Amino acid sequence: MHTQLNRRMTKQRHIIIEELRKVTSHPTADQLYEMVRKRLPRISLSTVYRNLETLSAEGMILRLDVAGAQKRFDATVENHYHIRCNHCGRVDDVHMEPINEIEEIARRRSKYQSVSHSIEFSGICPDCFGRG
Amino acid sequence: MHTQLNRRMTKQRHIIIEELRKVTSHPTADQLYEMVRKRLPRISLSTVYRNLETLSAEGMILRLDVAGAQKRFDATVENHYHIRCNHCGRVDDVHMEPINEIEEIARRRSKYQSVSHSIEFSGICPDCFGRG
DNA sequence: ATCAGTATTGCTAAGCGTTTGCAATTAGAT
DNA sequence: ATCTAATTGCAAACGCTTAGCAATACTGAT
Ligand SMILES: [Mn+2]
Ligand SMILES: [Mn+2]
Ligand SMILES: [Zn+2]
Ligand SMILES: [Zn+2]
Repeated sequence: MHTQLNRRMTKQRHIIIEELRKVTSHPTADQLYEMVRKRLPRISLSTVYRNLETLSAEGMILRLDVAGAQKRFDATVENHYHIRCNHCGRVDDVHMEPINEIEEIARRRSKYQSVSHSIEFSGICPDCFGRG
Repeated sequence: MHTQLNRRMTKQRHIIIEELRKVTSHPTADQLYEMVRKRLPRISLSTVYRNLETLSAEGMILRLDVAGAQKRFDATVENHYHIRCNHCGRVDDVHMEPINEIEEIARRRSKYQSVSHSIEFSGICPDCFGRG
């Protein structure tokens, strides 16, 4: 049996999803707020936060918990890695197969159960090492 | 030529390092504050934060920027991975060799330079799946 | 041992990203 | 068209961390 969710498709929610799907830039909540605001000037930042939260909880979108930085959001829900620029902070996809073997190693070494992993790459993006 | 640092060894700084070295629990700033407070009741939380910041900047200790959670600190500065319990939040070491090969893969796929990586494992710790 | 100069402290207030409480609104089922 | 619970906008609160500042106390030089 499946828990009833009773979700409604408000215009706010609809446009938030739509705007997120337009970009590959992994925007933060407030960046997305500015994008959405162009089409819905009266939307509140809380509404953006709330929807990003519920949508990611449902698996409709992906929430990236970047270490020591703002959360970012991603319309691509397939499991993939990211790389962050140490200079300008932008986040890009890294197209490589997830290395799930390490989870088994970690499970044995740590005695933890249900081990999962996340990798965060960082470096200098092409734009930043061009301009110094 | 080496930049002059002019660091002083205050009793606060000394005891912060000492208390951090006593544990393997990767305490947060406020947890360490409570530990230090037993020996220096008049120390302020700011002082703990400031020292953890400067000590980690110097490489004396390690700052763990946990995704979506409080920063944690580690007296073991050698590069190693960590695993976090999804249930109680505790952080343990994972003793395995760093897999630096993935950085080269990420570099090629992403076009970023000076690529580094961090892995964060998560799961259920032995204490939690016992009582879970 | 004393001194001077500045790194560091404790206190407090501010910062930042995010969450929450609540009355008003509205989607969507009947 | 009516009803009701989900959702909204606004504002205020939140949790963690940083910053401003006058008072203190290391430390290298005298
Ligand atoms: Mn992505
Ligand atoms: Mn460790
Ligand atoms: Zn960049
Ligand atoms: Zn646990």
